[in-house]
Amino acid sequence: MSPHENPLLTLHSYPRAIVHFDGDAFFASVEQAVHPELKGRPVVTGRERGIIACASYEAKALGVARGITLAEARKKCPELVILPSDYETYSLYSKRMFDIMRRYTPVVEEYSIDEGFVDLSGLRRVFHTSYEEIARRMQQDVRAELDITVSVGLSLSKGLSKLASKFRKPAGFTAVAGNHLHLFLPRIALEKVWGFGPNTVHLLKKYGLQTAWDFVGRPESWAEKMMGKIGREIWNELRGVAMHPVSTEEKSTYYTISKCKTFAEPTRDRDQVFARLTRNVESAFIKLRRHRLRAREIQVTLRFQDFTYEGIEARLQRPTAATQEVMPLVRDLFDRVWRDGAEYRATIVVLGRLEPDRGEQFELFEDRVRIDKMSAVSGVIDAVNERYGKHTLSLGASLFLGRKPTTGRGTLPWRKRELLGGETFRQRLKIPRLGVQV
DNA sequence: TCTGGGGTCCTAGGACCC
DNA sequence: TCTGGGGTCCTAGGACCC
Repeated sequence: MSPHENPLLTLHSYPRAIVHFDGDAFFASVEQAVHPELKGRPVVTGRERGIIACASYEAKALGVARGITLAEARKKCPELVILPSDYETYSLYSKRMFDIMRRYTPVVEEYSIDEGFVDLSGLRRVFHTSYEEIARRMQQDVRAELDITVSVGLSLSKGLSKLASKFRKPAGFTAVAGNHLHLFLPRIALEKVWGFGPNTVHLLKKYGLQTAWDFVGRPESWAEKMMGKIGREIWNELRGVAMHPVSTEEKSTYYTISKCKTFAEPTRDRDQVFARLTRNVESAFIKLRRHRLRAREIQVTLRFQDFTYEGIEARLQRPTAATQEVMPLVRDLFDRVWRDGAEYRATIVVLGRLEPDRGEQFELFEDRVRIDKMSAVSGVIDAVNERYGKHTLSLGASLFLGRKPTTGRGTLPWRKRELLGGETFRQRLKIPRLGVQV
C-alpha cells in the first residue's frame, strides 16, 4: 500500500482513549511554584552535580540546555538562578499530580517522576462529555492546584499519545483521533518516535523513510524484519492499535542497582579511584537496603579516558545487603581490573540478581556471629546517615575523597512547609565526616 | 548533543542435554 | 564416533528510555 493512501480511515475516533501527560520543565517549574519570586526568571536545577539537570523555559530561551556545565550556563546567562536538586519536593509534587489524575480513574500509570499515562476508555459516559474535555479538565486541575503546567496528548495508544503530548509544549494540548492519523503522522520525524533511537533512525533513513507516516506505510512484516519484536509493536502502536496497556502496577522492585561517578579530572591515582569505587559501593548498598533487597552479584567497572571500559563481575556465595561483607571481594575485583598507568574517568558498580531480603538464610559452617555483626553495623550506619546526612559515616577507604563540609538547608520557604504538611526535612547538622573502619 | 547518572528489555550465540 | 534435530538456560552486549 502506498503511504499516501490512508490505511486507517476505518477506525473510529477513539477505540481507546489514552492520555499522556508530561510535566513542563518539571523540576524547574516546581521550584518556581514553591518560590513564586522565581517566576519569569531563568532557573536551573543540578547545582550539586555541576551540570544542568533541568532548565526553566526562561532559561532555555537564553540558550541554557540540559546537560551543559554550570560554567557554560553562567556564561550564557549571568543572571541565572542555579538551585540544587530537591528530589523530596519534586516527588511530593509528582505524587500530587498523579493523585489528581486518579480522581478521574484508577487506571493511571506512573511512568516517571514527571510523566504518566491514563486510560480514559469508556469514561465519556461516566462524565457525560468528550475525551478531549476530560483530558483538558485534568490539565486544568494540575495548573489550578499545583501551579505547574503539563502538556497533554490524547490518542489511541501510549505511543501515539506520547507523540501528541510532545507536539505542543509547554502547556500544550494535542488530541489525535483515529481519523486524523493521516494528518498527524506525516508531521512526525522518525527521531521523535518513542523507541526509535539514533541507530534505528539511521537504518530506516537508508530505506528512504523520513516520517512516522512513511514507517506505518510499510507492511507490518517489514517492520518486524527490520527491528524485530519492537518494530512490530511500534508499527501497531503508531497505527492506533494499543500494544501496551496502561499499567497501574507499582514499580517497586529493581533488577539491578548501579552507581556511577565520573571524576572531575581523569586520574591515574589508584587510591583515589578505589576510594571513589568504595563510595559507589556504599551508596548502592544503602539503596539496596532501603528497598529491602539483597544482591547476589556484584560488578565492578572502570571507565578509561576514551570512554571504553573494562569490568569484572562475581557471584556472591550468599546474597547479602551488608556493605562490609563484600568489601574484600570488591578489593579483589578492583585489583584485577586496575591497570597501572591507565587514565580513568569513572567508576561504576552494579549490584545484580537482587532478591527480597526476608531475614537471613544461613548455610552450615558459615560464621553466623560475624554475619550478624556486619548486618548490625550496616543498620547503624544507615540510621546515623539518615539522621545526619548521607556518607556521614562511611568506610575508611573512601576518606581519600577528602572532607567536604555538609551544608545545612537553611530556612524552609513557607510554601514548602505547607506542602509537607508538618513533616520537616532531615536536619543536617554540621559535623565532620567520620570514617569507620570495620 | 562529543558523552552525567540510573535503569529496562531484547537478541544472538554458546553450553549442555536428550 | 562424523552423523540429526530440538530443547533450555545463560551470558554478553546492543539499543533505548528518562
